[in-house]
Amino acid sequence: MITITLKDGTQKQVEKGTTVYQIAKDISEGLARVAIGGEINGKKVDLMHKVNDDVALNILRFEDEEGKEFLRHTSSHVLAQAVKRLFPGTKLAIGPAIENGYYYDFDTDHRFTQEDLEKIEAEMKKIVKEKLELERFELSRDEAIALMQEQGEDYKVELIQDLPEDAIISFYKQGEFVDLCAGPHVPSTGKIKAIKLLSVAGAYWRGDEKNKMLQRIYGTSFEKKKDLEEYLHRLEEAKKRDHRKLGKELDLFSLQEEGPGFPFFHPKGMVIRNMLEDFWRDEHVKRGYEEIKTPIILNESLWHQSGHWDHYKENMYVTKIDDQDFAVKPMNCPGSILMFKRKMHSYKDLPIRMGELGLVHRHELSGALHGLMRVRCFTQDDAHIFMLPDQIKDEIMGVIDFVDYFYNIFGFKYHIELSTRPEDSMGTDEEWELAINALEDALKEKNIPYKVNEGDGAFYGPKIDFHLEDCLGRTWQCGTIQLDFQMPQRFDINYVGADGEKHKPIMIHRVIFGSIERFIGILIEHFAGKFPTWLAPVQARILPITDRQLEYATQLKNRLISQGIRIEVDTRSEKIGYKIREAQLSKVPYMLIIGDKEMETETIAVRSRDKGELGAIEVSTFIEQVKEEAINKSL
RNA sequence: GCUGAUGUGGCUCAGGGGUAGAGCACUUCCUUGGUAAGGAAGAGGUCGGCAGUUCGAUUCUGCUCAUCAGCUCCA
Repeated sequence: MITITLKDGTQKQVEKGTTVYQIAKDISEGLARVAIGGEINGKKVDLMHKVNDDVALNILRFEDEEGKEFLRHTSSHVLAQAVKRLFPGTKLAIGPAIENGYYYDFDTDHRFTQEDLEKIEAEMKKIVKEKLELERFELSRDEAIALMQEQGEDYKVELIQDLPEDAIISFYKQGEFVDLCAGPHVPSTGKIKAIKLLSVAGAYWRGDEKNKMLQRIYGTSFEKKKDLEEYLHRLEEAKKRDHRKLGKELDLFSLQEEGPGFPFFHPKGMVIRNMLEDFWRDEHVKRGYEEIKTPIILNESLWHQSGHWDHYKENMYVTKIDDQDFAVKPMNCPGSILMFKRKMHSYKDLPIRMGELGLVHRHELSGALHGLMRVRCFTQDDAHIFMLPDQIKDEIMGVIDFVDYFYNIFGFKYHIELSTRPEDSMGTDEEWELAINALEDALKEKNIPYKVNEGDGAFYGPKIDFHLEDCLGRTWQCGTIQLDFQMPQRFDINYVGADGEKHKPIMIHRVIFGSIERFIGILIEHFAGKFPTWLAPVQARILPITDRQLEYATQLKNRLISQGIRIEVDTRSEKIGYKIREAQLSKVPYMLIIGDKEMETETIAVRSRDKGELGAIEVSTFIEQVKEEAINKSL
C-alpha cells in the first residue's frame, strides 16, 4: 500500500499501481466524471497514470486550465488520426496543445485546402463519436524506433533518436491510431464535444527556416459547445477591432504599395499621434529629461564602432553619399552617444537623461509586416540615461514608475519579462552578470513579479520588457529598459569624477511607447476606435437639423475651435437620424444637435457616443466639460 | 525570406475568353425632417504590374509586386 496526500490535506491508502482514475472515482463518483487527470508532485499526468509511490495528488478537472489543455492535446491526436484516415501516407511531425487550441504539422505532397479542412473536421467528429479510449504504453528505444519506422514516420524516428538516454518513451493509442507522445490525455476521444479547424499554414520542421516547410493545421476544441461558440465570438470581436480595418474606416492611416511597411498617417491619425507626442514631452520634462533630435543617416564607421554593422547589418538600409558608405539608423543610441560626447561632463551632471522621438528604419522580412504593429520605419520614444554606477538602481526604478504611470493613463494592464544574454553578444560575463543583477534588484525592490526569458536580451545588454495586455487579453511588447556597459566603452565616453579622473558612465536605453506606430495600433484595438476625448481626432460633430441652422453652426464651430476643441460640422441636407448614425459610426465622442430651439436659447442638445442623449446645455458649459475631460485624460 | 491564399471604381464585394456590375460613399436636384439609413438623377474603373497563349484576355498560363494567415524574426 502507498499513501496519497490529496490537495485538501487528507490522506488515503491505495494499492500500488492504482490509476489516477480509480482514485478520483473512489473519492467521489461525481469527481470521476469531471476529472481528466491529476498533478502528481507538481507534474501533470492523465487518468491512465498508475501511482507507484507515496505522492501528493491534485485531481485536475475539465474546468481547470490544465483540463482544457489535455483536451486540446487529445484533439491534436484526433486531428492526426483523421488526416491519416483521409490522406494515408501523410507523415506526422508534432502536434501540441497551444493557448487556445492545438495544431499538428504534416508532411505530404497534397496541399490541404479549405474543403479538406471541412472533410477532416467531419472525420474528427466521427472519431469523437466512436468514443475511442486512449491507451498509454511504453517501449524501449529500439522498439519505439522499429514501430515508427514500420509506420513510415521518419519525423517521429528523428524525435525518438533525439530524446535523452533516460527518457521514458511513451505512446498513446486510440483505435487504429498510435502516436509517440508524452501525454497527458483525456481518457476518451468522446470527451471532446466541440471541434473546429481554423486554418492551415506553413511551418518549418522544428521551427528552423533551413528545414523543410511542413503544413500545419490549426484547430480548437472544447468540452462544451457553448465554450466553442464563445471562443469563435471572441475571434469575431477581435476581427472587428483590427486596427487595419478601423484605421481605414476611421481614416487614420494607410499603407501603400509604393512603400511596403512604411505607413502614411492621415490627418486624423496625425491628431492622435501629436496628442501622444505632446503628452510624452510634457511627462519627460517633468521628470528631468532633455529632448534631442539626431540625424537618420550616419556614416558606416559609426555603425562599426557601435557594433551594429557586425550584429545588425541584415536589418539595415545602406546607401552611398559621395562614395562613402552610410546607413539609415536602425536605433538611436549611437546618435545620442555622439550628443553626449560633444562636451566634457562632470559627475555632478549625472544622471543625464536624453530623450528623442527617433525615426528608425529596419529592413524587416516582407512576411513579417503587419499593419502598424510591424513596420519598416517607426518612431521610437527613445531615451538614454547616462549615470554613475550607484545611480543604476534608482534610475531603473524611476523608469519603471514612469512606465507604470504612462500605461495607467490608457487603462492598460501589463506584465514584465526579463531577458538575459543572447548567443550573439558583446562584453564579458562579469559585465553581463552585473547588468542582469542590477535589473533584477530593481524589480525585486519594487516587488514586481516577472518572467525570465533566457538568451533573449539585446546584443549589448540585458533588458526588462513591458508587455501590455489589451481589453481582449492579448499581449504586446511595448516598453523596454536595457542596461548597457558596452556602448560607453566602444565610444569611449567619459565623465570627470570627484577625483579629477576620467570614468565611464553606465547607460540605460529605454522606450515607453516602444514605437509610436505600434502603440497607436494597440490603442485603436484597445479602444475599438472609440478614443477617449483627449485623443479623439474629432471631439465633437455639430449636426444642424435643418439648413436654417447652417450659419449658426459655423459660428458655433468657430467658437469651439477657438477654445481648442476639435470639431466638424455635418452640413448635408440629410435627416438628423441619418447624421447621428454616421457620427456614431465614425465614433465621435460628442454629437451637438442644433435646431431652432437651441439657436434661440444659445444651447446645444448633446448626445454622447457612449451614454446617448444628455439633453440641452449651455455652450459654455459644454466647452468647460470637454476641456476638463481632455485635461484629465478621462477614459 | 519561406508555405499557402487573395488582388475588380474611395470602401465592401459580385461577375466572367467578346473591351465590366451592385450596395455604401461622392456630386446635383427634390425633401427641411428633433436623436442610428427620405427620394431621384449623375459622375467615377486601362479589373495590381509585365510578358505569353488567342482573331480577341480583366477572365487562361508564366513571372513580378502588394496584401492576408502562419513559420522565422521583432518595437
